[in-house]
Amino acid sequence: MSFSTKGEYGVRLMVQLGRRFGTGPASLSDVAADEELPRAYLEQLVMSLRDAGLVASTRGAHGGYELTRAPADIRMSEILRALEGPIAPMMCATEDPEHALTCDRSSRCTVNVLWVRVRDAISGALDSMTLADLVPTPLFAVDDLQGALTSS
Amino acid sequence: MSFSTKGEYGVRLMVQLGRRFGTGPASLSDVAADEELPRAYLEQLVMSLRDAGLVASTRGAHGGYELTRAPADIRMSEILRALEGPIAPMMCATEDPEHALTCDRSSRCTVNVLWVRVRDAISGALDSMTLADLVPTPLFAVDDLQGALTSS
DNA sequence: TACAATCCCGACGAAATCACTCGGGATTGA
DNA sequence: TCAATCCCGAGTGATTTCGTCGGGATTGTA
Repeated sequence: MSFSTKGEYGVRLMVQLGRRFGTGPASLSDVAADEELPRAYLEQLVMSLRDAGLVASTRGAHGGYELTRAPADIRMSEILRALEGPIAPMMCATEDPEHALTCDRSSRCTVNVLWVRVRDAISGALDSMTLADLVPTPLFAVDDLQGALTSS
Repeated sequence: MSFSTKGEYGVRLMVQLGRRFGTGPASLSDVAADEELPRAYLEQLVMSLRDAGLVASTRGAHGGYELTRAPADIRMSEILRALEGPIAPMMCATEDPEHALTCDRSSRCTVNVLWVRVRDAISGALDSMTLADLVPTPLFAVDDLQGALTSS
């Protein structure tokens, strides 16, 4: 019962893009170096994130990837669904209505409710957090501090 | 992000034992037949359940397995932990303090909190259900109905 | 125009894991 | 004695994971 490295690496990639949000595209090489992850593998993962519309790419020299939305507007559930597919602790309890594989035992199956509850618990937890919750606040973000003080 | 068949089959096995609770040991062959699962594979799973103290075995002819506690006293979290090991959506967020692998990045790792939240969501969902919630109530359980009526 | 940096993409492969099977031993009731 | 059962370790084919590799397309810069 665990997420794969796709989920882990992909989230870390997104956190890096979150830190760089607003500063133009960041190259995969930079991100990979910062996170000490294999660049070639990140390439695969970032495709899914791009296809899901979470990041935008710029080709050519000085190109790279950047978030399409502010970190606070990106739920962790979106990220993990893009990376790992629909949340489903069991095939018979997938979020994806299309692939809702109705097992032949469904009529007398009493176990389904368990997996559905687990699924909802997971997606609830992921829905309740945004990328901003994971992006470390820079130590000397005076503007941010000011904003936080005046708003509180 | 999914449980393996160990979890699925093991839970179904436990539900079967739940139905038979109080009627003496049930053989694995019977359970396997009822659930249409490979008996030899169930043998492996039931070992974990036995080692966790959730079922007791009786050897020899007319032997088999039975629950050591009433279904209502067995949390689904116990069952799944016995079958699948400690709940940990990521190695760095395992319940098991022993294997709490402190990754070398832990100091600057901001992602850990996400996995911990997911883990707690899962174990909360599993804690909130007991085996009794999954054992189908027999159609003509007059005694149970009576009990339900008088208690409400 | 060359060139380097970057994204894009498909194919390949080693290693791990999964989902079992197999064979046989030990224990017990009839 | 015999059949039914639990006990247990070893083996195995298929699948998935976790990458690597090679090369193409696109773009800024000298």
